[in-house]
This record gives sequence, C-alpha cells and structure tokens, in this order.
Amino acid sequence: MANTNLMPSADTRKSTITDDKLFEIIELLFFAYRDFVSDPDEILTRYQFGRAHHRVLHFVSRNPGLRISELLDILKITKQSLGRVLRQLIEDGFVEQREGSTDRRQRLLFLTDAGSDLALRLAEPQLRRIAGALETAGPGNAALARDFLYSLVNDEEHAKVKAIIEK
Amino acid sequence: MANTNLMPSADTRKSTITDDKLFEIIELLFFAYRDFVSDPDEILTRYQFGRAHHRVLHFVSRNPGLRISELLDILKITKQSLGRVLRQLIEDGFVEQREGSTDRRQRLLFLTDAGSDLALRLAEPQLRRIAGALETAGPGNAALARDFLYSLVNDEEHAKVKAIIEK
DNA sequence: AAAATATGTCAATACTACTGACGTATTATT
DNA sequence: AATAATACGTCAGTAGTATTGACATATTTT
Repeated sequence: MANTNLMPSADTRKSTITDDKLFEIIELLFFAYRDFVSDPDEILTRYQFGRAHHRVLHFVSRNPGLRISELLDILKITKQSLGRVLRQLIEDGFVEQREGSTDRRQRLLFLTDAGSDLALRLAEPQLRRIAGALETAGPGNAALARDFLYSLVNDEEHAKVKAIIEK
Repeated sequence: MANTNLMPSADTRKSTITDDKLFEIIELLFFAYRDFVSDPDEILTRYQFGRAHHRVLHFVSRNPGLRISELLDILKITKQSLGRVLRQLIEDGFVEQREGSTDRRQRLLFLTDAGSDLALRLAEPQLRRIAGALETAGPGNAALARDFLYSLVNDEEHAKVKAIIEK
C-alpha cells in the first residue's frame, strides 16, 4: 500500500487555503481542547468524576428535564456508558430523576442544588477562557468563532445542535 | 454549599459578551470536537488503534525525528501511557525509532512508509472538514479561527505551540 | 392484543490514563 | 575517575470511559 492517493494535493482541491494552514488548525484544535478541558478535569478528580460526568451535569444544567434518550443522542455514547455515570451522579446527590408527566416511561433529568453548584464551578473556568479568547480576537468575532465551530459539526446534526445551543 | 458565588454575573465581569453566547461556544466546542474526531476514530478501529495512536502518528508525521520527551510534553500524558501506544505502533510497523546522532540516549521517532500512509488517511477527512468550514465561514477567516483557537491554549504553552504548528 | 417506545441491566472486553517506583544507558559536571 | 543529571523503559496496581449484544420491564401506541 505505497501511495493510495487518498489526499489530493492542494491544487486539485478547490480551496484557496494551503494544507499547511489547515494542519495548523487541526493541531490548534487539539491544543485548545486539551487545555479547555484541563480546568474542569482538575475539579472533577476531587469527586472521583470524569469528563462524562461533566457533560451530563452541563447538558442537564442547560436543559432541565432532559430525557435519557436525548442525552444519549447528544453525547453519542451507549446506554451502558451513560448508565454508570448517571447512577454515580444520582447516588452522590447531584442529579435527580422524575417521571414524565405525560409519558410515565420517561425519566426526566434535573440537577439538585449541589448539582447546579458543581455545574457552575465547572463552567466558570471555561467561560473565563472563552471570554478571554474572544477579547483577544477582538469584538464581533464571537459570531465568527461560533459559525466556524458550527460548520465543523456534521451536517446532519446541524438542526439538533442549533436547537440545543440556542436557549 | 448553597451558593458559593464562584461565577460573577455578566455585568461584574468586564465583557461585552453575554454568558449565553459563551455557553453556545462551550457547547459548540464539544459538538465540533466530537464530530471532528469521529472520522479518524472509525478508521482507527480497523487497526485496533485509538485516538492516542492517531496523535502519535500525527505529530511524528509533522515532526520527523521527534523525541520521546517532546512528544510527552505535547500530549501531556505520562511515559507509561505513551509507552504502550508507541510499542504497538512500532510492533505493527508504523513507527521507527533511531538513536540520536549526537546524543545516543535519545530515541528519535520516524514514520515508516505504512505509517505515513496511515497518517495521511487519518488527516484527510479532518483537512476536508476544516477546509469546508473555512469556506462556509468565508475567506480570510482562517486567520481569525486560528487566532481564536490559539487564544484558548494556556498562556504558558503559547511559545511551544507556536513553534510546533508553524512548519 | 400486539407492536413500539423509554429505560434499565447483565457480562465481557478494550482503550486511555494515572501514580509511584525502579532500572539502564548515556552524557555532563565536578 | 567519580558523581550527577538526563533520556528512556518498564513494573504493578488502579480507574474512567467506552464498546457490543442480549435480555428485561413498564408504558404507550396502534
């Protein structure tokens, strides 16, 4: 399998941007994400929690009454993976489940007061980091950053993502 | 621990951007990264590899002759974690180690032809995704996206990251 | 009554990561 | 030449996240 020619050279791809510039952004996405999650990670270890717990706390915090199936679709993990994480959060008193009022099969998710507090403490360094980055990049660039990130998301997820982030 | 007041409200933080807009970007970073790594992940499973293998292939591909210690500093993982991943990549013929010419303690890392091929195949969907996002966002925004991501990186890492991405 | 939905749970497995310690080869310092 | 520092490898033990595939229950829809 010498050269399968899976990557056309820059001039055969209709793009004005060089591959070197694209590689820069690939690497910056790695570095940015690495540091972006490092602050919450540090807090989470004190609770014996990991990133999965953070994600649940975040999305339930932003969407009280979220259903299990919706959370699974957001996180793109399996029921089993979510199950253990959710059980720990409930046992430790950060998350509550309530029966759906119209559909009693549903287990709607809510944060307790302790859960809300923790979610805020986890969000705080990330909010600070992003606010700082947007100030460095200059005002008015929040929309550009948002549009760029949004375009990175799979097309078929766009509608769902839009519905989730716009509160 | 009712309200520890760890998050000042928007008006006490000197920022023109509302928290809601910042939360949008927090969530978009999650969704963008989730989908950004999904294509390579799918390829990697065929080799029984994971994301850590991808990262090694990527950074060695971009920096032939990289030292173990440099790679550890980039990935921010421990020697032990890197050790197993590297051993698998070497056993499977994707990575080679060579003694440093001036310092024989060093194990300089290089990709084999198979390793280069795999690195390219893994990079290809990510290059495409980013090129597409930058075209959607409009030309000239590559620099803005790059600056925004760069600002998200820890300040004390800026010099190192700059040196790595600018090839 | 049957089918579909929402959720929970089991066992087995694997990837990534950690801490802490110890060992070896090589180079730099005194 | 002896000592210290560096670069790397490796051991054991543990933990968090994730998977597949199967099976079970309660509830709602058809």
